[in-house]
Amino acid sequence: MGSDNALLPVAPVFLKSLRDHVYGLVRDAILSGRLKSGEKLNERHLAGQLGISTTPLKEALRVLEAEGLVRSEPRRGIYVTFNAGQAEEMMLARAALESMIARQAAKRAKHEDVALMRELIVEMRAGLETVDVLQLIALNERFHNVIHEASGCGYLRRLQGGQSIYTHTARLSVLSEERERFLAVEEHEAIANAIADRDPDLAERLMRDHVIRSGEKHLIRVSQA
Amino acid sequence: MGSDNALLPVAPVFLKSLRDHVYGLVRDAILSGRLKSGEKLNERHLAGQLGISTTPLKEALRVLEAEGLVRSEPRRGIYVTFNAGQAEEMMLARAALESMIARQAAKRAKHEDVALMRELIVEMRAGLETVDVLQLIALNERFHNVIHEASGCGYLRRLQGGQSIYTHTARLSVLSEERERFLAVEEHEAIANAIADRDPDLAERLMRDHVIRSGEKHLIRVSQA
DNA sequence: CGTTTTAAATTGATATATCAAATTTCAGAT
DNA sequence: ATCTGAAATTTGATATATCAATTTAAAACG
Repeated sequence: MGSDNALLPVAPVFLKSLRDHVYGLVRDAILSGRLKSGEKLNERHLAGQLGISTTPLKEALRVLEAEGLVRSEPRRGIYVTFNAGQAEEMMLARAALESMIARQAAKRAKHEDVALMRELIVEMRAGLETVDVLQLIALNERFHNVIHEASGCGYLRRLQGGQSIYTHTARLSVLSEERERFLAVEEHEAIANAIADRDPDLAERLMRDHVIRSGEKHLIRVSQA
Repeated sequence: MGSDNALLPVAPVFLKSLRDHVYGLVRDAILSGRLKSGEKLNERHLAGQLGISTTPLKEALRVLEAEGLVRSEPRRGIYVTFNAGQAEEMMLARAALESMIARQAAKRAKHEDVALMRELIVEMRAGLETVDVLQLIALNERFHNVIHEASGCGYLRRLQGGQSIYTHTARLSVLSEERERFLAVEEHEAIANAIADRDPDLAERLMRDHVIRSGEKHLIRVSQA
């Protein structure tokens, strides 16, 4: 017989439940503005429109309520709550959490983590010339992920992940600017150095400023659309 | 599966909706350790134990999952996810968010806000002598609330509120220490001054350090219990 | 007409029933 | 005994039904 770990279980990602799917649909509709702030969400109507029962929809709406994208008035209804102000606050939340993660990473990062970060920065710098924005997006994500892993903060990472409001197209749009690409790499390098130098205060501050600066740029793009 | 006496049936008199009530019960049971990390939560069993149907329970569990206190494996079950490490991360999340709120407050605070903060500090300082810990707790809360209001950050405030893991008894325990009361007032005053001086960087740093320092003290108490 | 009352319709909240994936049980084969 | 695999059981996921608060419509009254 083969070894026990020859085959790993199928990732549960492929078996997405109805409620998770619906959650994604509604969240997307809110963030993209197709469901506008203040709009009332009728459970029966929505469920019928989606071709499902109210049970998984209600669960999805609870999660959205916990995330602060809808507000539930008991026995009255559920209303969309999202506007430019909240988008900015979500960006600030991301900055706060991501910078706290960077702070922890600066305390706990191993040599391998630092090495990996530097590798990615070299790749980014090389990628500055090319116009393969998709690859830059992937590199950006990998860079942040290395810091997340190094921090060992699973909960903070999860919480931070919930503050993402930017679509793929928004990322594409922002990183297609030459200057933005340059700035991002510079900032990433400074953050990597701070972590390598075991300087939590600096890493935190640099990460906060990085997220806020690039976040504001994103918000401008989003509000224009 | 959860131990049979971890949760008692809901009282027949409920003010909020069943799901909100149940959410609070289960959350409390997890944070207080009556439901231990890794334990599986059987929906039918739990609902029966609480004397309710599975519908409101499922909604409550979704919210707890969104908050990261339980983890749901599709088609398999729901498991409690909470330990000392996560408690510390929640405290760090609170520090990150509360300090970001303080930063915004330092940018936006009105004269009245500053005046109110200073009033509260005077009251706190006077209260240092007395042993009315309950009043100090109330003053503490009011102080933080003034900053929240001044910041104008409703979303951040909400998110921050979800990171609270301390029970009333934990607060009581910590603030009954003379030295802790003194430190808290000193730190609050420094924060108020930073906000009054329109110094976002300082306000942010002082608030972060304040939350982390007093949080660590809380965590020690909690882990001892 | 405008205001108040009351009845009907709507709808969120909850309960129950059904479905299907996952686990467990256990007979039969090796 | 150990392994295999099919049947029974459990249980999360979903659908449907019921209940009760709220809103809307309509009727009654001034």
